[in-house]
Amino acid sequence: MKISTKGRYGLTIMIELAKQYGQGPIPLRQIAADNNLSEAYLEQLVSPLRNSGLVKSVRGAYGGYMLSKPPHLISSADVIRVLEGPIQPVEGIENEAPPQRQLWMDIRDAVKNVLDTTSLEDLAAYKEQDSDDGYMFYI
Amino acid sequence: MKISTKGRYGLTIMIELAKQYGQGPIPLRQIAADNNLSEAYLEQLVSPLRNSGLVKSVRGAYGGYMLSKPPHLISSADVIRVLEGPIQPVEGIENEAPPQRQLWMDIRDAVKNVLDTTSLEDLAAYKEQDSDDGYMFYI
DNA sequence: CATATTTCCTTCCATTCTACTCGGGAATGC
DNA sequence: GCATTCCCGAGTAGAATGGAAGGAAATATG
Repeated sequence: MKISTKGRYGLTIMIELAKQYGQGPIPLRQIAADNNLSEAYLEQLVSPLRNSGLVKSVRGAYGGYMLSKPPHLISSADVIRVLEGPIQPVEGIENEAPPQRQLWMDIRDAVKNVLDTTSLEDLAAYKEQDSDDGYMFYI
Repeated sequence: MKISTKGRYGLTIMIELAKQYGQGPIPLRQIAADNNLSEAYLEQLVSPLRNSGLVKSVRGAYGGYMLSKPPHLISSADVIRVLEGPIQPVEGIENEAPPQRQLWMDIRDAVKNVLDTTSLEDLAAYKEQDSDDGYMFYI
């Protein structure tokens, strides 16, 4: 029940591009350095993002990547789907027995709802606020 | 973002035990046969369920496994947690940048909510009902 | 007591996935 | 021309997945 570094780092890339939306192409080198990640690895992640049309690229010196549309029009679900595949807690959900099938579909819908309603704009503009469970990481 | 066969088959075991709750110990052989699963593999899954106290075992002929408490007192979250570890979409959520951290916590809470509110009794007594999205497995 | 059944426990194994690294080619700005 | 940057494919160590196998210990039944 995990999202791998593909989805995590990929989202990090997209948030960085959202923060600098409208400022021309951003090189991966900068994103990698700012977030202390491997540039070569990020290259592999940005490739499907470009193929899916979420980002555009400019080659050569002073090139880089940029979002292909405004941050409020890209949801975190869009990003996760490209990098992690369809949002679903189990493979072959249609082969599961009805009780389990319903459970997996409920989970899928709950996750989908969160991801669908969180845009890159939300993530880029995020300001921390008071919360009771800020310290509760394991449940 | 997947639940592995550990959690899936483990839940299947628990649902079978819930269906036959109060009827004495149920051998794994029967559960494996009924669900067309490998008995040797189920053995490995039921072991942590026993260690965690969710099921009790009776050895020897006419032995088997049974729930240690009524099905309505065991949630699917209890089962998944034992077999898949803590319910969380990413490892080390506390090290994530605040925007992502909030997103992962929202997903975690959404999943937790579904799993917490679905008991083994619910799953064992499940009757299919009309639903609009019964055919929508990929989203 | 003998035997069949069933849990219990450890070890092993093939395959796949993860999280990268590496090398080189092709654009592009200066 | 040269540095920069995207683009693309291959390779790789380690972990996880999904089991199989073997044998020991407990128990009901005859």
